[in-house]
Amino acid sequence: MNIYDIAKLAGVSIATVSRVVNDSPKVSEKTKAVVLKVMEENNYTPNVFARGLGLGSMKSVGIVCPDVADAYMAKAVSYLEKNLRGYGYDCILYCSSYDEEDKRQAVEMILKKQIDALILVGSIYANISGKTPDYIRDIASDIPVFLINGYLPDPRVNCVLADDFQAVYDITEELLFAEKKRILFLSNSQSYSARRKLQGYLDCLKAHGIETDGDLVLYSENSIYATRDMLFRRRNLSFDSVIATEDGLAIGAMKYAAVIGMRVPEEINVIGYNNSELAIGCSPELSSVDSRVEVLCKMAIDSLMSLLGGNPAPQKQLVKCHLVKRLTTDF
Amino acid sequence: MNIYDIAKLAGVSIATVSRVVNDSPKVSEKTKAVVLKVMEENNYTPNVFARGLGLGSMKSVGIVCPDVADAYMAKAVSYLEKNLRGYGYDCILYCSSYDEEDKRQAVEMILKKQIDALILVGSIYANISGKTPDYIRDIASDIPVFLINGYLPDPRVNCVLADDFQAVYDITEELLFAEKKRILFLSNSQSYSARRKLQGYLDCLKAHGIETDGDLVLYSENSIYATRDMLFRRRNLSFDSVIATEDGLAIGAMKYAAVIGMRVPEEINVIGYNNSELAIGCSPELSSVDSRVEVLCKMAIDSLMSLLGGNPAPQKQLVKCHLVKRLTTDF
DNA sequence: TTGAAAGCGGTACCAC
DNA sequence: GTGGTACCGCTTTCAA
Repeated sequence: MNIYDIAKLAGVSIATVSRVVNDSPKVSEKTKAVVLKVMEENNYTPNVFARGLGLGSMKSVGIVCPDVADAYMAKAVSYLEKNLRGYGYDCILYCSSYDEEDKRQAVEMILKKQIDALILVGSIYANISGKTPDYIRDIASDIPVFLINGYLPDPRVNCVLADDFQAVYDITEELLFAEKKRILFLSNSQSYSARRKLQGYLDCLKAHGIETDGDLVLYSENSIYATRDMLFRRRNLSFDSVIATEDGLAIGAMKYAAVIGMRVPEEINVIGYNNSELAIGCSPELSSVDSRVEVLCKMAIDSLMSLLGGNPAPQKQLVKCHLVKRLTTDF
Repeated sequence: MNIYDIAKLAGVSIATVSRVVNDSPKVSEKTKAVVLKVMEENNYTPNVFARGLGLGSMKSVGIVCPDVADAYMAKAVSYLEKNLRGYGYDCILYCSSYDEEDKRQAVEMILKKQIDALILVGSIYANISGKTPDYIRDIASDIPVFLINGYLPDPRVNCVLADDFQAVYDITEELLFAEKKRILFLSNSQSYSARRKLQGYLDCLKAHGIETDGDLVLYSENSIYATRDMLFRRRNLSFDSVIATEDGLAIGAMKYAAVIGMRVPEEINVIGYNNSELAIGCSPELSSVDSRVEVLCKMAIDSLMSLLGGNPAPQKQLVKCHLVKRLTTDF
């Protein structure tokens, strides 16, 4: 059942049917009603490909993230999908993995799908160089590109990010006020976000005239056991508090504390990041920074819709984080 | 830059260009090389819409799940996406929510996108009636439909599911052997999977001649705090072990135990489901059933590719679960 | 307000 | 092997 069939049955031309489908104002109410009725009766759905061909768009946006199995990204994708659909946009999902070359490929692949916009989830797309990767720059000159929780200098890539620097700065300061002398900083990546967090830690120590001990900045993959074991391998390292860039890392640290018989929070304070379900599943429950993904995603969608509507939108937006305190920072 | 431009530059017809693009065998190596070179130089990409129009397919599969923010579904979607892409298929994602009407709408919407196949993630699509919903039946007569971890009787809907019945039956039996007298069954839904789990529990008790106490079958949303609080509201209920259909519920039970001062596993044993990160984040670490999502997804993809290749595939496939024992069942 | 017809960018059948 | 051409189903301009 195509537009010709409907036109024939309704006794009008395909142009008129098209107008009705697209809700054009210049169709008389009468003919509109007739066409609508015929469409209804025959359960007609316009062919999306033909539509795409004519319009040059299928109303879809590409979402690329390293891995949806990660809770943070899953939350972001969930929110984005739900709301984009509300605006009539489909979501094509690509999980790119964390590998540099795979990331480039994913973006290049998805670009070929004639998406109306691209949303990159995760600051991993802002690599260590601080420069905008060429593959992102290329696509940004064609369609709106958004980066969720990352910063890329190119003005055409719209960035929405959490103020991770300030969040960690504040936490560090709070620990210092609580007389903590050796704060361990646990991170799992070199992403933009992770680097900002580290900077917050370093700057705060500096501001308080405290010399940074390089041993207190450690990396591990975001896995509870891996983190615990990594710490155990360095068990001669002493620390009285932990700031982790992911809840998984923080809990790994708590497991380690349990292994060596240190009590949390009495002897070691721990702070995680993302305020995931993990943070309330453990005991004692973990204080964790709420990085407010939904807010970031909402801002991105608002800006995107503004852009697609032909209006300007803020290019770089910063959102304040919020530390949710629980028992691991009970001091 | 379209196929006409390439044809002109290469000095051939569009038919030949099309053949090269589609890797047809009947093109001489020489002309093929010329065309390929021109395409390369101009960075030519065939228009997906035109291609879709001609072929009636854009090589995409629809993935519908209630909510990707859920760890189980996120894992499934992640696996499906990665592997479908390996076969050259795009994924269009729809999060339908758990609402019956929303589910129907999501499926109807996605059908219009001319997807080549539909994958439903989560046994929530197999509703309590046990019958195949009409909207699923309709689409199943057009394209391959897969249900991950659910059972629908219609032979055209391909089901891949975990043997949740047996898993819970076995666990229940094990608890009985450990002299547990009052096993609490905690569930969060009426999905097919949840019903099979309950059946495993009930049948096992029956097989051992134990009368079921209706009070010991409880429902709660899959949230740690909600579950804890629900149990606290019924704190006069006594039980010595818990089987939960989700890790979140299980941990809620552990939190409750902590509140009322019961020790796990000494006084209460707890078993969760899905073997998520939550299970190792808590302490003591939670024994949990590995429902083997990846295996289910792999089987679905294998069958799907078989079907799309014109070959038959098994319609209903059952996968054995595996209980991962940790400290909460240390008896 | 309506219709005719020219694209949109491919695929694939049919000749040669 | 290669080229010509009739679709695929819709949008949109131009006339009427």
